[in-house]
Amino acid sequence: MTDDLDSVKTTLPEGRAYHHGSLRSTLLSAAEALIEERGLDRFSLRETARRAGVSPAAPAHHFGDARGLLTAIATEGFQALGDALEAADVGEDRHARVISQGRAYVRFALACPARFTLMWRKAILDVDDPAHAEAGRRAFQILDRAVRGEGAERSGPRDPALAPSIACWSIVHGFALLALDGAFGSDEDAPELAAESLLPLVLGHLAV
Amino acid sequence: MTDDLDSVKTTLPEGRAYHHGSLRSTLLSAAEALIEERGLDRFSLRETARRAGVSPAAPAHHFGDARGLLTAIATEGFQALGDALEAADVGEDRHARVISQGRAYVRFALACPARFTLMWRKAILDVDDPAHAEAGRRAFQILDRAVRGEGAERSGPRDPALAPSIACWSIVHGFALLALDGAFGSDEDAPELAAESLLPLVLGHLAV
DNA sequence: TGTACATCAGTGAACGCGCGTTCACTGATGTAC
DNA sequence: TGTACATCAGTGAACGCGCGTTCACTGATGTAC
Repeated sequence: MTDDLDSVKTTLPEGRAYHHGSLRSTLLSAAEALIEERGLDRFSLRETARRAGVSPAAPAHHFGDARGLLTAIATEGFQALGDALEAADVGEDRHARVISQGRAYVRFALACPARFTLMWRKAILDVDDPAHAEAGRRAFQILDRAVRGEGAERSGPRDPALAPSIACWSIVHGFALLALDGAFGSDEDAPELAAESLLPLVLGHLAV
Repeated sequence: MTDDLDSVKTTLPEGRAYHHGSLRSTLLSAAEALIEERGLDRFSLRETARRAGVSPAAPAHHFGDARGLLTAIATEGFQALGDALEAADVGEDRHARVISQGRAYVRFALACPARFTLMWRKAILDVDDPAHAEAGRRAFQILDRAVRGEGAERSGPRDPALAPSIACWSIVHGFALLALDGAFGSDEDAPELAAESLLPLVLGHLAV
């Protein structure tokens, strides 16, 4: 976390500390870098440990198993998404705020595609993890508040009153994934170009 | 394909034909069943061969490698999606036809979740396969024709004129994936319930 | 109609690989007294 | 302030696993003559 921890490390012959000091966050960073680089399907716990300069058994102390590490990344991802939506919650009226959040959503997805994809790959995550569930709930709520107003109550996951918020979430979610999947061109920067040129027009077809 | 082929098979001691006769389609079915059952992340070529009652080397004769088999499934998926959209292209006016296709899109995704997910998992597919690309193109075109009319020209993947069609595709694509990812409840039938109760309302927020 | 032969579609054993996790261990930390 | 000791956070070797693919092979097919 902080650099003060470094001063606590005991230096070994090879210049490495036995107790790492911030291995948890180092592993998270290494794993994120790994999946962005190789793709989610070629993630491996051993390679993550290798990149963190640590033995293959070390991650177990912090995350239990591979699923635990990936769930931690996804949770941080939802928290970051919530922060991004909150930061984008600006504009003169409700409509402007919603559009602004929608653009932030797509920008978030395109910035770290593998992390964004991971956040939705429930099969390899521990979906019962409470922190993970809460982070996802919060992110949706931020958009929902912009769409339906502060006072809106939420009764359940299929409450019909949520329809406008779900429409908004769906359209940006779908657009982001289509862009990442090469639907708007398969060049390196096609997703960004699509987000720039197409997304504003697409959001214009959203009636909220 | 047809049962006539069975009469051609030569029966071996164990009652099996040496030349299978329709191994290609048998492998495709076995693989689809496998991914629906186990999830895409636990697909394996060996297990597919095992289920088809054939040696692990046999699939190579039809698909080259694992990627080839998965690409074939995805291609068939896009063809089936195109057919489903075409069949749903009914209604009194343009708007009704678009809504009808949108519901068909979501229904298609929920019917075979793993296959639908595979269709978009470009990292494990051969995206340069021409049949695959063409099947995807055709499916989009069917929706695009309903949205923009028969005469609409398409110049490129980021043509601004495509915006209304992309808005429509995005919203149903996003909705389907959110439903499958448990955003509307994690019970077995939550996706279907959401598609029934929420999707019509959500589509009401689409201005096309 | 028969036959030689190239081609096709399978077999099954074997290869090497990287993986996640377990295990007994040890060095470092921090707390109770 | 010192010391004993429980706990924590690492090591690195080893485990067994299932995988995709390759290989030399063989049985079946179908075609040219």
